[in-house]
Amino acid sequence: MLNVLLVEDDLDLADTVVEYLELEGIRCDHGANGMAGLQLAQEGGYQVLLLDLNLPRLDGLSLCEQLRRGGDDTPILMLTARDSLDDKIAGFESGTDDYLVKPFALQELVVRLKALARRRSGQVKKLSCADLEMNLTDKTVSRGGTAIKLSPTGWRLLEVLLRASPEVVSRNDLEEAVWNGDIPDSNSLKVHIFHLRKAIDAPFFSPLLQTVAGHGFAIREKVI
Amino acid sequence: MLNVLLVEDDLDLADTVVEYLELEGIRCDHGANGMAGLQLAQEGGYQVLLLDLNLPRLDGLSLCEQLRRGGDDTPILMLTARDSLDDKIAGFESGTDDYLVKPFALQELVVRLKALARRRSGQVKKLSCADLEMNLTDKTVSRGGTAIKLSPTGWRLLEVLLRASPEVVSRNDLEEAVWNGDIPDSNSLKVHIFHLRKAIDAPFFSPLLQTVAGHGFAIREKVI
DNA sequence: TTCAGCCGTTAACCCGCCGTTAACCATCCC
DNA sequence: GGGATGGTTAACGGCGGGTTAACGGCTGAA
Repeated sequence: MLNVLLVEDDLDLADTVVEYLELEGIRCDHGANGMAGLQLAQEGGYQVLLLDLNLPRLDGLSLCEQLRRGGDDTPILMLTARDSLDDKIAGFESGTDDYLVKPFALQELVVRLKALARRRSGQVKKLSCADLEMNLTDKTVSRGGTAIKLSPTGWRLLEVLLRASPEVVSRNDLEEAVWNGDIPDSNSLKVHIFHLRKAIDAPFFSPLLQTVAGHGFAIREKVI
Repeated sequence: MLNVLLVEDDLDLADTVVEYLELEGIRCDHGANGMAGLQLAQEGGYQVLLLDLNLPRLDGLSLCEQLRRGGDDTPILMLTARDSLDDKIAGFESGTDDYLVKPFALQELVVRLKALARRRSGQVKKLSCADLEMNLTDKTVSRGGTAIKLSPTGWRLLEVLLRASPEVVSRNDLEEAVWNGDIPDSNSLKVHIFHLRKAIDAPFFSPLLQTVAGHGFAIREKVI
């Protein structure tokens, strides 16, 4: 059951939205101004926040920024009457995940809202599989707490595999992705796979980098 | 590795987009008009299509409709200069999955595009018959929960049979499909059928891989 | 500028699995 | 009995995938 918070001072609009969402099976709480919204949002439990850009007492952007500073990464959909690109960019910088310009179709709101809920936290800053973690912001890799050193190519290889995880990536797709179409004409890939294995698997118990014969490679916990 | 198609007649914009997407690790082909776009899209292999609404020779909406009529359900993100609600709704009816109004932030494009790709890849493609399951995305086969290991040829054979299930596939069709017309001149097929039986049937109660004398083979539950 | 160390590419080699092949076996029907 | 159809088995050669080592270029520090 989807559970969202709408912060909106136009009570007519708010009522309409709440009603429509309930019809769609989405629970929707409502805060009528920025301060109330902040309080509700901080109590947590919402999968998505719908914020009006122009709010009394604390506007949508500031509310968004404040939440993000507090470490809250709940997806935020901003509702706005303005349509300028500037607003959009300012929104992205404040940590907004999506936009909807008033007047909007309720149908469209639901679609975007569900997409956000599904996507969860928006831009991923970390990739992981089991106890293996790749931190994209500070460029570190670790497994079970111990740091792992990778060469640039090893890093790219692991990144592609982790983004696809637990799906299999074909040799060809791997090469395309790692070398950007400028693929060396040799067995470079298998050598790098070998080195990557030595780095992330050899020192540990369970191997994560699997060979799927005839298909490619995958990073995932053993499927028994 | 994300692989998308951009259909856009404004070459400057197209260049900018393609370049930006490549930076984000997204492969992006480009078609400059509707007909070219249709052709490229039909060749397939794209996870998302980015269509301009106003295109020479075949506009975005018609292109979208045509693809949907042909059974193609690749997610489509429509790029449009117009911003009226009517257009959006017309778009949703033609089978569009998301919208972006020009001018847009490239950053925003990437976010929406990834959301679409993820929504799609969330649907796991599976083939099955009774308790036998073939997972096409993570390339695994299992029966009643226990994993089954197949050789590449065994995999192709099973895939062909499952796609046809419960119909019978002739030996000739099987050979054509498995070896792509380059059929070995021996009894290879029956040996592979034998191995496949040992893998998917032998350890279990009811045999699924049946011989239909004089006609070929079929995967199905026993018809008595 | 030079040197050292790292990294990526390449080639060579090894191993085990997989596919092909042929030969043999079982069953059915003429 | 013999041919036709389908199942089983084993041998062997090749290839995919793994491992190793050498070489050469780049980079950063002295």
